[in-house]
This record gives sequence, C-alpha cells and structure tokens, in this order.
Amino acid sequence: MKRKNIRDVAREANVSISTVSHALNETRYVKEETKQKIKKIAKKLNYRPSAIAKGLRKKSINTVAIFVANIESQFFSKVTMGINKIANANNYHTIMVNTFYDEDEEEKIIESLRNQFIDGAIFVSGLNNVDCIKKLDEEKFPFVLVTRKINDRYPSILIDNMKAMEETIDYLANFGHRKIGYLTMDYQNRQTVTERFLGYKKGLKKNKLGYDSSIVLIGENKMIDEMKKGYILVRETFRNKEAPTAMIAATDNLAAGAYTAFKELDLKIPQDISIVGFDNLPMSRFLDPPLTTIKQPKEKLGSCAMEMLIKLIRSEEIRQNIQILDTAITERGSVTYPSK
Amino acid sequence: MKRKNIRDVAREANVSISTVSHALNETRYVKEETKQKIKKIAKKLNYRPSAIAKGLRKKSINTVAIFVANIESQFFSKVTMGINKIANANNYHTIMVNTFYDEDEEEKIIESLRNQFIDGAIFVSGLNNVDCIKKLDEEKFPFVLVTRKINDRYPSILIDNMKAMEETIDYLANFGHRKIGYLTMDYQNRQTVTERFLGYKKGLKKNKLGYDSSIVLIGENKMIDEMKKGYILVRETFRNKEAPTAMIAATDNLAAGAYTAFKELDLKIPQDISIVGFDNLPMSRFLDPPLTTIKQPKEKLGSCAMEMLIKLIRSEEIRQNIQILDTAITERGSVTYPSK
DNA sequence: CGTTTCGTAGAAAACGTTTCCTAGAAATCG
DNA sequence: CGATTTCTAGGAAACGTTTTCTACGAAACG
Repeated sequence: MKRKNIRDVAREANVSISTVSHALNETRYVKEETKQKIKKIAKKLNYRPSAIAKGLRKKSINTVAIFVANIESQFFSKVTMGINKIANANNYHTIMVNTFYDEDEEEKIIESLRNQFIDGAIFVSGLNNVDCIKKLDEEKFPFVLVTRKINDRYPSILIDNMKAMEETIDYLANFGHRKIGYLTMDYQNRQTVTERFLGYKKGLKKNKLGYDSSIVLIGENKMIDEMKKGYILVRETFRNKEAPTAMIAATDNLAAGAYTAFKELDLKIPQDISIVGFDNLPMSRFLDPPLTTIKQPKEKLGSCAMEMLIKLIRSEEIRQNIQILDTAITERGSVTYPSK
Repeated sequence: MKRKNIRDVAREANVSISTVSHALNETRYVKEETKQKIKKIAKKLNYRPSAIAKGLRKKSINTVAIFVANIESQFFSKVTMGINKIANANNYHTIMVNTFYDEDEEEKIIESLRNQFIDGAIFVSGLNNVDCIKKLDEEKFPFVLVTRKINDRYPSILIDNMKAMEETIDYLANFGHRKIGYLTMDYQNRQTVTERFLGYKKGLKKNKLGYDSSIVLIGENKMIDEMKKGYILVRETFRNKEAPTAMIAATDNLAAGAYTAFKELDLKIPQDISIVGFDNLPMSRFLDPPLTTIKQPKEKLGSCAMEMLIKLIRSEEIRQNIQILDTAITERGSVTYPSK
C-alpha cells in the first residue's frame, strides 16, 4: 500500500492539487463543503503531507541543532530541556549532537548540518572552536551560544562565572576562611572552567588572600569522569599534606568526588573542611552533608537561547545580543566556620 | 549573496547538472579532469547540496527520532549516547523528543514526525502508550523499543527487570536479611517500575519471605523529583515505625533520597539498614557509603537499539526481535549482615 | 569499411509540496 | 443591461536534487 500524496487526495476529491493544499492549510478561501470533503478524504486515505517536500518549497523544515558536549551531564540535559520546551511550543524540531568534547567531530557535524537542512544552531558550552563559529557568522547562519562567549556581537546567553566565583570567595572569607583551595579540570578549551578559575584568583586578590598553588588541584583532561577525577585528585594531594579549611570545586561533580576523598582522609565536612560546588545538580542536595553550591538557571539558559534563536531565524530584531542570567549561592550544609 | 545550487556550479563549470551530481557523488564515471574542475568550482562557490532536495528525491533525510521520557535522568542520557554513537557512524541524525511522561504529548509528536520526515524511531522506556505504537506497526513504520516490551513481535532491547530483582532478594537473603523493604513509585504507566516490583514480590516468595505492605513504600506519581520522593517517603514512614533490615530501591535516585532520610533517622547504612539501588548511576559510587546497585548496560541498550533500527530501515533481516541484555549486582558498601 | 563497444555526458523526468497567475460564473452595482 | 466585484478554484512554475534515458564521437573489432 503506497503512501498517498496530495495528488491522490485531489483525484479522489475531484479538485485540483492547489485546492487540496489550500483547504488543508487554510491558506485561502475554499468553499466549506469542498473543504470538509477534502479533509475527510485526506483522513480516509491517511494522507500525510511530506514534510520534506514542504521543506523544499519553503526552504526550511523547522529544525534546529543543539550541540552539547556531553548529554550525560545534568547541566546539559537541563539546558536541553529548556530549549526543547520553547522549540516544541514553536513547532521546531531539535537535532541533538553530542560532541563528546571533540573539536574535529564538532566541526564535521556542523559542516554536514549546514546543508540547508537546519535553520539554526545552539551551542551549549562546549569548545573554543572559534573558527567554526566564525564561518557560521560570515554565512549569516543563525546561532546562539550558551555559557560561552566569543565576542560582544555573537548572540550569547551567559552567566557571570567570574563574578559568581568572586562572590563565593567573599562568602567563604566572611566565614573566616583564609586558606581556600580550588579543584578544577584542565579543560583549556572550555570557557566556563577557565572563567571560574579566573574568578577564583580575582576573588582571592580582592580578599587579600594569597594564591597558593599547592592547594589548587587541576585534573588533566584525559579522564572524563569528573567525580572520579575529583576523588583521586583530593585523595592524592592531601594524603600527606595539610588541607585548606575550605575548598571550592569548579563543578558539583568534582565536589562529589572530593566528598568521598575527604571522608576517606578522615576530614569532616564541614567541620574540618568547608566545600562549595558549582551547578546545583539534583544530587548535590542529597550529598552528606548537603552541598552548598552555586545555582545557575539551567533551564532558563536553554529557553532564552531558543527564544533568541527563533528571533534570529525570523530575522526579527533582538534587543541585546548578550544576555546574562543570574547565579546565586545556595546555602546548604557543607560550609561552616573554620575550626582553627 | 544567494545560496548556490547545483545549477550554478554546472553553469560555471560548463557542464550539465547531472555531471555535477555524478562528479560530486562519484555515482558514475566522469573524466578526471572534469571532475576535479567541478569539485574546485563547487568549493569556490561554497556550494552545499540541499539535504532537503536530496531527501525529497531519495525519500529520506537519514533521520530518526529518539523518544525519551526525561532526558535529565542519567539513564536516558546514557542510552541516548549509545544511540547517537551508532547513528553518527552510520550518517543518521537523531531528533530528540522529550515527552516528560506525557502521553498526549508523545502521541502528538509521533503524529507530526510521521510526515515522511523520519526513517524510524526509538522509544526509550517511557509510557504504555500501546495504541500509538500499534499504529506505527500497522503502517510498517520502523521502530525499536528500549526497556519496554509490548509483545514478542515488536523489536525490543530489554533487560530482565524481574530476574534482576529476584536475584537481589536472593542476594540480600544470603546475607541473612528476612525483612526486606521496597521503595518505588506508582508509575502505573511505566513498565520497568512495574516489572521490578513484580520481581521483588516473586523474589520474596521464592525465598519464603512474606510480603509486608508496611515496609513497601510507594510514592505517588505527582512528584517528579525521585530523590526528594525517596527522602520524604522513608522519613515519613519510618519516623515512628521500625525499619526493616534491608531496603531495595527501584532506582538509584530513590535510594539517594532514602540515604538522606535514614541518616536523619539515625540509622546507619549498612549497619542498621542495608540498601540496594537499581541503575548504577554515576553518582551511586559517590554516595556515602557507596551504593550497592544493579548495573544495566545503558549505553549498550542504546547502541543495540540503533543497530537494530538501521537494519529495520534497510529492511534487512534481523535475527531476533527481542534482545535481552545482562544486568549484574555491583557490590559496594551499602549492604552487610543484619545486626539483629 | 561497416558494426559494435567504450568513454563521456546532456536532457528531462521525478520526488511532493506551495504559491503565483489566471479565470469563469455568479452576484452586485450604477 | 453592461460593468465591476466577489466567490471559487484550476494550471503550472518553482524548490534542488537524483536518476533514467538517450546520444555522440572515438576506438576496437572482424
């Protein structure tokens, strides 16, 4: 049983193709009687207009791509949810591309998607693959960056990582902490992580605290499992060395790993060591003790991005290219006054 | 600057459209010299063949849909990763549909995607929306179910939830536990959860342990946050009632919530209460103590599904419609002998 | 030297829509 | 009653490919 097309409907209804199209899409007046007849027949034949043919004519199949580095991270999945909600509401489909932090892969896929197939793209965090983005811009291909800024012109939805980190140092300093360690990864190609690190340094300076490289733990890029990385780094580093009184982790996942390590080292959280995370992942509330962490509006990041992208696609004016959403420290149980 | 099409290339190269097509796709012999010239010109003009036009002609744009209930869950995201890997390797794009466990929504989207736009679909877990799937089958639309079985004929990639649960009871019984509680949710429309519950009951019977409804905690469907649900259920139930010596949670997320509650109730894990989870989510290893849990091959579920789907799309023969992958108990620190 | 094969490539159909252009019949107007 | 407007709707172009059909000149063959 072959798939029916618009011609089949037209024939069966004894009208022209254009009438069928207009009747079904309500794009011009068709006599009520005829319209009903056409609709009935379309239903009877189980007619489904070909989105591809329509796309060819309309030069769009209402689809955008989402580039995420690693969908497994709950940060990315939350952002994706925000994107999808707005997309659905506006009849856009989303194609998910998981780059696994691989630049070549990313570039290859961008290339392949640019075959006039996709109306726009959202890059969530991800890499510093600037060239690729530049090319897109030159071709006036609509895109939005999330949590990633290249210049003041490219549309971006951001949070202020530096400021958030600075405030975290303020926060810890207010508790009386003077030795504040840092736990991060060496993703040279990931902006957020870099910015947070800069914020840490700036915060130290602002609070007149010296930078002490011996309590700054940086994991190499190889290992993808952040929790494990945090665990190993902390365990190895503070096995024979005194730990600071507070530790900031660049992500909640790193913090979770650190929790396990500190417990193994018989350091009580928060009595012996205060910990602050970043991201406010769902599990952070259920760590023991609940993790104090920096909350960012993950879903909002996604929805704002998609809203902006739609405007770009429709060539509507956008008020501001760069939108910065608020972060906030979520106080839970992993921070207290230093014991000494 | 208008987008170039194949005609532009042909004109510039002084050859016919078909020659350009053949040269670029290597679909028939074209004189080497001509071919190089065409390729050079195509590059110069920044020509990108329209995937949509190609799709119209070829009746496919190499795209499949993934239906997941909630991408935020790391189970789903892992499965998605498995799917994407195989998809990428085979030049398929994937469209992500997040149903948020909403049947109507799901159905609506399936409808809209069936516009000859999509070559097939993978349904990951999700709902018991049988009608919809049946319709797809009747229309010979290729699909694969993951972690969800409707009948012996529909292609499915499964794990044996019942068996896994039974084995878990065996495992706990071997430790000497006689009072084994259960923590689950009342998702009537979600198969996995139902099957696990059945497995629990069957395991009890097999080990000659009575079913005691007072230690079976069932959360209502409303609250989506499983961790929170686990937390509240355990806390409320065992506030004034004696807890069992062991507790099985239908998911790691529920277990994580239970951890917090038991700690609040001053029950030590595993000394006072042994806990077993299900899913082996990344965080389970970093709970305190590390959670003993049932591992399922999440990525493998996805990759097997996509491999099967590709075969279905290509109308290749598939050896078995139903594939059952192995689960295994991952022993960590949350189970020990009962203290009394 | 006529016929077949080979190397090369163009013309046009087809994919299934949307939409522009055109137009007849009926109704309204002056 | 002729001119204009209003309903109603058909024909065909266009979207950008792939692919089938066709063909021409040159080389090989007998």
